[in-house]
Order: sequence, then C-alpha cells, then structure tokens
Amino acid sequence: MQDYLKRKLRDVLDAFDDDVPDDFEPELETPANPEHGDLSTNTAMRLPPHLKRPPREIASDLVGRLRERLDPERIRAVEVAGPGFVNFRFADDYLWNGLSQILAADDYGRTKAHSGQRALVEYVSANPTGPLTVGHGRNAVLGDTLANLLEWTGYEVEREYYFNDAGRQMRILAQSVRARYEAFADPDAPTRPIEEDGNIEEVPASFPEEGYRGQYIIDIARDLYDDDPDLLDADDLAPFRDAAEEAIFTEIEDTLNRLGIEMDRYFNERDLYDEGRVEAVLERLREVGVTYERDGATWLRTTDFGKDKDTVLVKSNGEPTYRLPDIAYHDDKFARGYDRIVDVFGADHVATYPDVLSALDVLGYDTDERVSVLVYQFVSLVRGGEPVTMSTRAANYTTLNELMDEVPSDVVRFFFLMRSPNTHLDFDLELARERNEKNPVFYLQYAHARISSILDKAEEVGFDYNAEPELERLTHDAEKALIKELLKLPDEIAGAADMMAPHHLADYLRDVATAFTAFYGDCHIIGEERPLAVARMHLALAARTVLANGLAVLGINAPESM
RNA sequence: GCGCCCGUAGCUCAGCUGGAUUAGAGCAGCGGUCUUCUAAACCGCAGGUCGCAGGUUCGAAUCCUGCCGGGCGCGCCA
Repeated sequence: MQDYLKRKLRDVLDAFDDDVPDDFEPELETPANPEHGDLSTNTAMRLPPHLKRPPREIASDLVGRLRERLDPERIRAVEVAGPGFVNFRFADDYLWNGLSQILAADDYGRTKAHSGQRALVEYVSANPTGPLTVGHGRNAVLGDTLANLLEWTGYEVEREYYFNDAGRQMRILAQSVRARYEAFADPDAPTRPIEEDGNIEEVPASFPEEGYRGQYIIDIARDLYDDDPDLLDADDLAPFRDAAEEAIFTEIEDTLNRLGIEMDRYFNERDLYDEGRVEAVLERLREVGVTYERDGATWLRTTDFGKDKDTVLVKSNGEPTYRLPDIAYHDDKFARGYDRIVDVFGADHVATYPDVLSALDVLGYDTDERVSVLVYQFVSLVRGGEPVTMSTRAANYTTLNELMDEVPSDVVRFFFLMRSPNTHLDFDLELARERNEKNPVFYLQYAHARISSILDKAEEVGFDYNAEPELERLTHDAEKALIKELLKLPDEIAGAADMMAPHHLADYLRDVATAFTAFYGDCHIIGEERPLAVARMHLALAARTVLANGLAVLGINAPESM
C-alpha cells in the first residue's frame, strides 16, 4: 500500500508543476492518532519552498488530483488535515483482500526488493581464546537476526565468522595452557603470585604475562595431560595451541547452537596470508601512495582521512597489525562479489573501522554503497534493577553459556534484540527469568499459543478452513484494526532490515499481539453463526501467521501451547 | 584534551534517518474484569519543563551551537 500511494503521489507531482524537484520522494507514515487516518503524507508541507504556495493550498490541490486516480477499492477517503497533511483511509475491500493474501502465503512478510542480490553478514568473529561472553551474545544475536531480516527482503545471505588463530593472543593462549600443563606434569613446579582487581592468585612460574586465567585453561591442560603426558619434551607450543583452539571452538559452536545460530562459514585469517592477499593489498596501498615507512614500520596515512593520527599497518618486527589483514579480508569480500557487506561489532571498535573503510575506498571500492556497519553498545547485567557486581564489566566476564543456563535462549535472544543497538543495554536477569506478563517474550509467545489453542478448539467444535471464508463479514472495529496491524508486517520487516534495527520488529510484534488480544476480547469465534465464525477463524489464523513469521525472523520459538 | 554513543513518565526504553496534527509503550502504582475460545490476559485512572541554555523555522524530543551528566574508545593489542 505504501508503494502504491507513493507511486500515485509521484504521478500527481509529475503532472503538477515543473518546480517539484525530480528527486523528490514522497514520505508516508502511520499517524499516531488513528482519527487521522491509516496513512498520512507531509508532502504538501515540504513543497512550499519550491512552489511558493502555502501548504494547505498545495494539499487541497493534491487531494483533488489524487481522488481521480486512487482506486476506491483500496482508498476510501483522502483529506486535508492540520497544517497541510494529506490523510488516507483504507477501504474495507483493501483490508479483506489483504487478509486473503496473508492467508494465501505461509511466508507472509517476505518481500522481493532485493531478490537476486547477495549479502554477507559477518558477526561474532571472536578469536578462540576463551568462551563467548554476554557481550559477544549481543553481537551474535544482532548479526543473526539482521541476516534473517535481509533474507526476508530477498537477499541471498551468507553468515560468516572471522577468526585469527595465528596471532599474539593465540600464542599467549598456548603458553597459558602449557604453563598449566606443566603444573600437572610436576605438581611441585614453582609458582608466582599475580594480582588483578585486588585479588592475588598463585599461577605457575612459567605462566605468561597477560595470560588467560580462566578455569577452562586448566581443564584443557588436564585433558591434554591425561591424553599425552610427554608433550614437554619437544619444545613446541603447537600441540597446546591446537588443543586449546579445538576445545574452545567446539564450545563456541555449541554456544552459538544453543542460541539457534549456525554459521555458513568460519573464515580463518590465515587463508589471507596463504593466498598472498595480505601482501597484495599492502602492495596496492603502497602503489596508491597512502603508506609510508617510519621507525621500521609501515604506516597508513589515516590523517588524510580525517584522523588525528596515522596508523601502523606493519610493525617494525615485520608482523602486520590486525588492520592490514582486516583490509585484505574486506578486499576478499568485495572480490567475492557481494552486493551488500555487513559487519557487526561493538562500540569499542568504532574508532578503528573507518581506517579499514578508508583503505577500501582508496583501493577503489564503493564502501558507502556496499558496506554497512552495525555497531552496538555494551551490555550490563542487572538483577532486579541493581547492577550485577563489577557493574558493566560483569557482562564481559560472564559467559553466554552461564547466561543461558539461567535464562531460556528465546529470552536471551529477545532481550538482546529489544533495544536499539545504539543504546547501552541493561539485561535484567530477574526479569528475564520470570515467566509472566512482565516478561515481553512470554507476552508474544502466549499470544501465539493462545491463538493456536483457540483454532484447535474451533476445529474440534466443527468449524473448518475448507469453506471459502466470507471475509467481508469482518466489519467490527477490532477486526479491522487487527487486519490493518497484520498488513504492516512486510513493511515492518523491510524497514527493520533497511535501518538495521531489529528492535522495530520486536516492538511491532507486541502491537500485533495487543491488537489480537483486543479482537479476542471483543469477538468470539465459537458460538457465532457459522459464516462469521469461519471468517474470524481465518483472521485468527492470519494473526498467528504474522506472529509466527515475525518471531521466526527474530529467531524465537512460537509455541503451540504454553 | 580529542572522537563516537546515550540523557524522554518512579524504572527500562520507543520515537530522532534534513522537523510537523494533542510526546508513546512496557513494568511499577491505583481502581475494575474469569458459570462463555488460555486471566501467562484485558479495561480504566494517574504519571513527562523530552538533561540545561541559546539559535534556525509558521512549527523542534527530532536540525545547529555551547554547556552539564553517564558510557566507550583514543597502542608497533584485537
């Protein structure tokens, strides 16, 4: 409907006046107040600067011309209101036709705006140095849901996890495991104290600076020692690193699976080196002249791109910083021919990604057009309104598995999605655990379960879907309001995808559940005369489809009963 | 010091993409509603100088400037 009206508005404007700019895009919105109609446009109020006429006059002119062109089976009224709004009211026929379209498609909500296009969503991308934390969880769920949203707007989507198992972090990880292993091999090995946050802990003397201190390291070392106690003879870190990587990766995949996430590809940074892509990209940057040598290191002249400092690409020891392979990685993504490349990462990276984008621009890629970055703010764990110990840092120490041991994964997903990615998230553990009306997840799932139950009962009583429903019997205000709400699903999904804002869909689904409940309160199915009951049954079925599909996009289960 | 994000009802937040009709929701509070399809629900009431101060405009929560408060960054770490 929005597309239809925009098209008609554009037609009218074309015939209207030469002073209307060619790139003028009509905007439509749903008025906050239903008395103002079903859709509204501010077009007339945006034109006075171009037309030199008052907005209300333009509005009446628009309305006059629109009335001739609009299909009365879709729009039953167009009117001028307020300072110059043009308000549209849907015809009942439009609602009934729309409802039958919902009933005709199991995947109602899916649109084709981007069909034939390919998108890559890269998310999580944590190096295998330890279990995923609550902070990674927000990344994972946002990325996965955005991937779903893109799929529902027609993209062919690939989900990718990028990691690096060759760098300094992994070396320290291997050393950490080795030090713990030594302690199993020789319980009398010397130890030394380490202090952090005021706590003192004894670790093996060979434990590296900034080593990984979690219990999981000790577990990995013990398993490795039980398996093969003679690894210290050869002075080789590889077995320790390999064992750690394998164990940690297995756990990461397992954690993601618990969240309903399955990656299409795990992309290892090492491949970029093996294929010479890192060196090649550096060479191209050199050719373009945006690099220079200083103090034995190779620098990227990021001050040319508005930064206040230049950036090291290759350290004086010859080892690249992570930025260079990052650029090579994105070069590879472009080479793979995606129409859309999406990166998901936390606010702690906002200062560095412009370097990568700038380098890609220099290499000739249109990053504005093809790369989008979804940045999310940090997560705090809260219990009953009180911050969990260590305040915001708790979220970076609590593992996702621990969180999911306490809170169902559906709730975890929803909580990570229900706020704008741009705002700091308070994850209230107490609220998340409640199975009642306070918890918005259960409100949605309950609505779905309730519809399922009603439909089951209606069938038991003898109503069925076989009869062609007389949808024109749906004339009650609550019925029409519900249909209008249901018909928004495609626009809501497309809008949430375009704005990379999954929380809009979550908010919308609550509105759907509310509209259904209002209908449920006003309109009975069982007990009504057959044609009306069958029509309402179909309306309930459509509502269930919308809820189920919306929840599917969010990656949340839609239970048949609760 | 510099950059980015946030500041809207008691609490948690929508709304801000170059503005627009009386600023919304959930929870908490108060008052109602189950002999009828799931009360894990619904209805009603109350609750806000949209951080502060200017500016632009016919009109600003939304745009601009400055300030205040909170978060995150500012490595030859990732």
